[in-house]
Amino acid sequence: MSKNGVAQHCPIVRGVSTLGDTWTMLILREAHVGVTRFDQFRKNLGIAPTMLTKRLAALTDGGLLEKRLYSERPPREDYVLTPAGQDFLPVLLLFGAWAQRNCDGQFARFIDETTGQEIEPVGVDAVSGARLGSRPIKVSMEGAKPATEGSEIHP
Amino acid sequence: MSKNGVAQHCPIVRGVSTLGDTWTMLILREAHVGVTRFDQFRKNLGIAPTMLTKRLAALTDGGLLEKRLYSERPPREDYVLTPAGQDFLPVLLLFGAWAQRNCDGQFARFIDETTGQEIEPVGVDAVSGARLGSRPIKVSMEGAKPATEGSEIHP
DNA sequence: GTGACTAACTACTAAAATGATAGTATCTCG
DNA sequence: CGAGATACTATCATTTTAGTAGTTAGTCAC
Repeated sequence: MSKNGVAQHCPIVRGVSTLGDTWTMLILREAHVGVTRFDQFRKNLGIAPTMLTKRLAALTDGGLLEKRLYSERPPREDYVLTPAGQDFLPVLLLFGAWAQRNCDGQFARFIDETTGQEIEPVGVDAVSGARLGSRPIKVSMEGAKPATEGSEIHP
Repeated sequence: MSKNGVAQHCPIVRGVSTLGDTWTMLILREAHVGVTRFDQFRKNLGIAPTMLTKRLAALTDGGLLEKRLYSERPPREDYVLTPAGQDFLPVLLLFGAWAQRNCDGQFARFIDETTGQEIEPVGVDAVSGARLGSRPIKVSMEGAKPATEGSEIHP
């Protein structure tokens, strides 16, 4: 897919190209919910084993999952989230929050187990504290080629 | 793809199933950067026109983009983000932030045009203010079938 | 009016990804 | 020994995607 100069250095493009695939994200969701085994992923998702093998391998390569020997006799391996994989949770939750706001239907809610209250996942800028989308943003390539000035994102 | 009882009511599943496709997300990125026209999407992304037509139609149907007549003579239409489409920006920014943290390479940065400072997109719970991922979360289906108790997400 | 040009698509075909199903390998347990 | 568990691999039909060319509808320069 990826052609030549498609915003070569944009982190969004990179992130989406790496993980922006339906099965990949659904697998990561399962992993966050505690699934670790091949057959459990397969049954929960109804995914073909060939696909699952391929996606798990990609996620393992990509450093989001790690194989772990969970039984010596018989030797069996499963898949656990690495820190990079855990770091993907906020993206999944924002995806869910978007659907809750913008799709029709009856949805489950996210509950904070510490407080028992419903959660409302939102994106903010950790530096200013401002809600993402409330201010204009520039995507800037500083340091590298000075020619490449960035695109702008206007809310 | 989508089978039967695959966490039928999980908003993450719904969101990912609806928009969790590489081209779809890249198109939305372009739209946020200001692209509105067919040929501009096509050239920027290097996407085949057939694919682009299909994805734009899906996004238009899904209520993320809207066709707009931008010229009467000759009659020409382009695509602009609806509020639901704009609401997807935080997801894209978190995707980018994930890649900045977890992928190798030189990346562009996000700059707040108001302050000139670099942005650090993160996910938080708007209710408690806690960083997403810092506390255990439960996905709960309340109100509907009482049998369906939710999965848990442990940080 | 004719020919060059723009812009949004559609048509067609080849290549690649996906889905469904069955089967293999290895080990345990009764 | 035979049945069951579990993590896959093999195979092939179907679907999706990619690449390229062409169509339609109009403007504009002459």
